[in-house]
Parts: sequence; structure tokens; C-alpha cells
Amino acid sequence: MEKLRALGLKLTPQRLAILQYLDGNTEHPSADAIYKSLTRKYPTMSRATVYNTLETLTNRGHVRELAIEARKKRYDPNTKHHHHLICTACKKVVDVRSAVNVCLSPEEQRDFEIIGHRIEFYGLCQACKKKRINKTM
Amino acid sequence: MEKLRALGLKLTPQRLAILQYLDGNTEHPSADAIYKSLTRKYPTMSRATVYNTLETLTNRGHVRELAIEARKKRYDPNTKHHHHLICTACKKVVDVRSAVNVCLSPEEQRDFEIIGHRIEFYGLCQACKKKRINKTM
DNA sequence: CTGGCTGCAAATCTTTTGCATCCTG
DNA sequence: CAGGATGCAAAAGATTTGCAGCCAG
Repeated sequence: MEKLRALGLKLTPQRLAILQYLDGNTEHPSADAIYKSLTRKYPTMSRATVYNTLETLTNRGHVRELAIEARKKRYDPNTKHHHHLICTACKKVVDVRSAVNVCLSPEEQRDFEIIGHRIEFYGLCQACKKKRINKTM
Repeated sequence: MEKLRALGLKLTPQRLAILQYLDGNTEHPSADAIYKSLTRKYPTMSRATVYNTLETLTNRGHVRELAIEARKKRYDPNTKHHHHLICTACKKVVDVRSAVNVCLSPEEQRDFEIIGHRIEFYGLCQACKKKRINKTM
């Protein structure tokens, strides 16, 4: 509610619905999942609005885009630094709650059969730093 | 060359071209980049063949699909466990050569302005383990 | 000769874009 | 009332699918 206001964004029912849907959501939904879920309650809402809003929220740092599935972005309202467990079969994504020592807590190891993990560093390469490009992931 | 034979795959000029293109390639190309690069030398090659071949190679574990850009898959012929540096602006992906202590070598820190890193664990969730689904990433 | 592979085209899926209309501030 | 936001539809980009014909084993 005040989140939008604090960001200098107009407060529309659609945006409230999207924010409300994302708030506390740990499912890491895709844009389409959000749209499908909201379109029941708000039949008037369009995909473009969902995409626009998600882009805005991403740019303002209020959600994070996840590149987990090849074809679709998924969104994480938790922008605090944290890690994920990803099921390679169904693409379920769950948050890692413990601090990462590159080995997980017993509970998480019980719930997921870990095949491996990856560490991705991100940042700016020399060329882009010179060009002052500064796009977010 | 013998790689294909070893995998029980038919040895076609197209596949040889793709394998040859990928061999030692550290650019983490997309399917389309591979297609565009090969279509000059092999004007007859179709996208479907590139996609088919990449899928086959992925399933047999000879390349790895990378979910780095939301819209396209990228492919890594290096299937050994390793990490990546990803430029958030231009999406350049370079291999991390040093063992990861969750801090990088001085050279890599010089070449990339590190903004952050992420660690992704992957594996099978309870539900998928029961169903014996076993799709690769 | 046969099944796997290729190439074309059409279909699909996700996301983006253009644009007229609407409505918040 | 103005400019940002919405909704529709069409476009774009990457990938998948269907299918007829081809060719490696």
C-alpha cells in the first residue's frame, strides 16, 4: 500500500492486487502464474499490466527476476540476499533459510535430494563498466 | 567424432559441425547463435536440427543448458563442475577458473566488478522423487 | 531397408510493443 | 486536467512440433 506511494507510483487496484499477491509469497511465481491467479478475482486485468507492473517493481528493486526456467522469468518478492533449492524436474523453487556454508541444513537435505549446486557471480564486465551500462538482472 | 559414436548416435555432417563448434567453446552460446554461426558454412542446416541436436546432447550429458537469460537457453560444452561470472548488462558469461571459496581470484575481481553472487542448489523435491521423474536442468 | 535424422513450415509460449482510452493525483 | 496506467491486439523472439523425405548404419 504505502510501498507504492513510497516509490512514487500511482496506486491502482491492479497494482495493489499484484503487490498483495506477491506479499509473503514464496512460490516464486511466473508472470503468467500471477496473471492467471489474479484474473479470476479481477477479470479486467490484462497481461500487459502484469508485465508492466513486474518490470516496474523489478526496476525499483521491490522484486527480483529469477532466471531459472529457460523460457520464463520467475519473480521473488524477497529481495534479501538468499539462495534457492530448485527441483530440476518440476522447477519448484524453495528458499534456503539457513546461512549457506555450501552445505545445507539437515532438514533441507531431507526434503531435497541434492544433485549439485551452482554459484553464479554477477556484476559488470570491463566493457560494460566503461559504457556505464547498468541494467539489472 | 567418436563422441557421437560412443553415444550411439548417427554421425551426420550437421552434428559434426555442431560438436565441432562447441568443442572448447567458452562463449556459452545460445541455440540461435550456434545456428547463425553454422548457417554460413552449412547453408542447408535448419534451426530444428540445431535444437534437436542440442537437446540430444543435453540429455546425454555432453552439454549443459544454462538458464541465465530469461528468454533463451545457453549451452555450455564444459560439463565439469564449475562456476560462472555473468555480466548483468551484456549477459557475457565467463568461466570461473579458480576453486570457489566464495571469493574470487584477484584477476577475476579485476576483470569483473562483482555486484553479488548466488548459489543455486538443484536436485529433486520429495514429490518428484516419488514420481521418479528425472529430467535434467 | 529401416529407423533415426533433417529441413521446412506452422504452432506454441512468453514477453514486448503500439495505441487509444481511462483514471489517479 | 495531464501524464502515467490500463487493456486490447498484434508483433516479436525462442523454442517446439508435425510431417514428408533422406541417408547412415
